[in-house]
Amino acid sequence: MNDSDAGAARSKRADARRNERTLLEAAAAVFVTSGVDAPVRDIAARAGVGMGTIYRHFPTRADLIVAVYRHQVEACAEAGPTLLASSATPHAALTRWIDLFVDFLVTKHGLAAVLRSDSAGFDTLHAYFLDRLVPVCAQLLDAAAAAGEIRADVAAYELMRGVGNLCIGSESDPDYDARRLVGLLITGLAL
Amino acid sequence: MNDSDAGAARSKRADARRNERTLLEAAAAVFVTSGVDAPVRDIAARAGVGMGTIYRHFPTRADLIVAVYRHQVEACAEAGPTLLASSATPHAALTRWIDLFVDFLVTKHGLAAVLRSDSAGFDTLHAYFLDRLVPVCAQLLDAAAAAGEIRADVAAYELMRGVGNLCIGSESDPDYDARRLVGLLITGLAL
DNA sequence: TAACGATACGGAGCACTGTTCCGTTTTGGC
DNA sequence: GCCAAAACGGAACAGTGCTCCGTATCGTTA
Repeated sequence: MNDSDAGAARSKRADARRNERTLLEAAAAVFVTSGVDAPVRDIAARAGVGMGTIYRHFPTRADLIVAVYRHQVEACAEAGPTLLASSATPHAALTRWIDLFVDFLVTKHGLAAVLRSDSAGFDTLHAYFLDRLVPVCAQLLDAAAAAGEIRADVAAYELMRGVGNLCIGSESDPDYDARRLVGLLITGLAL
Repeated sequence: MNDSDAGAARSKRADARRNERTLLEAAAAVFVTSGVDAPVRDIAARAGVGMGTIYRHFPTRADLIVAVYRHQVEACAEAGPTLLASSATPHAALTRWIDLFVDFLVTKHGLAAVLRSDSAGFDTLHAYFLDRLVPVCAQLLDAAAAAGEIRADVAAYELMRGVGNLCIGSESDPDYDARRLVGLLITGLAL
């Protein structure tokens, strides 16, 4: 789908493929220590490449973030149907799935903060996360609504945005527990 | 409390007082059109003053934001006890007060986004809003808890942060309604 | 294997923003 | 009117995103 996808790059030159891997690893490392807002120069330096190279492979920061976390987002998306099948009730599945999502967000320094749609230049990130996860969330939501466990008037998109927003800053403030508030939100969903 | 408080400036020179007023008005105008993240230069230009002047009066952007919105924050804080006295139940008062707070946030382009504690340099803003509003929220929360209407294990600070976070980006996305989600959160608070 | 076009690289440089610093101007008391 | 203190203005510096183009590398073809 995106030519920065490392796997599909048979047509690229060997050095290009190598650099892409290096860049991905460097970015992942820098994101852990400095958050996803780390200066592009830092990532380039860590990978031992120039500025041009990083921008050629990942035109926007969002592309880089997407590439780094793609695996985890996929795993989260795939967990949806699995949970639905293995949980006692759709509501339980929804709760667990949201937990998964929240865990993912709060362990990625600053990631939740760039998920919001308004921050300029992050359309790609917003689009990818939401395109991938909203349908999964909708499936869980529909199942729970069909089972009469929750109200049916909240859209998956809105819920995901809300959960994402609640996760902002929760990694840097010991007095703010995003998990608890998200739990409250889900409780509020119940009929 | 803060020497950038326009009212208390009998000791300042006349031009300084005049510039402070001008700056406040310019900032308020620019905040409306460009949000609270507007370039400092824009505000200075709008006010017809130099960069030095704006920084002398308001050492950080947070000081300026606080000064601009102080009146509204005070009004919101004072509405707490009033609502508690005039509402049928503490829970109703809490709901209405939160509505007030949400209205305030979503109509100020980008304000909610800088309320989070992590964004560097906004400690003053974070501190002011929270110092002023958390006690009010706590009073409402305590009253509702004492009346047995809500659970008692959620701190006012946490709730305010959560509500603030939920308001992020709601002014720029027609598919995201912060009010509805905040409503859900408050619903989740009920026993 | 040598040459050559396509591909990719590196990093200087530009644009934009926050912030500081200091020479100049204005103010207000004498 | 004079002068010291107060305040002003904006140039200059620093950090960051992003572009551009001369150079280096790759891989294919003869």
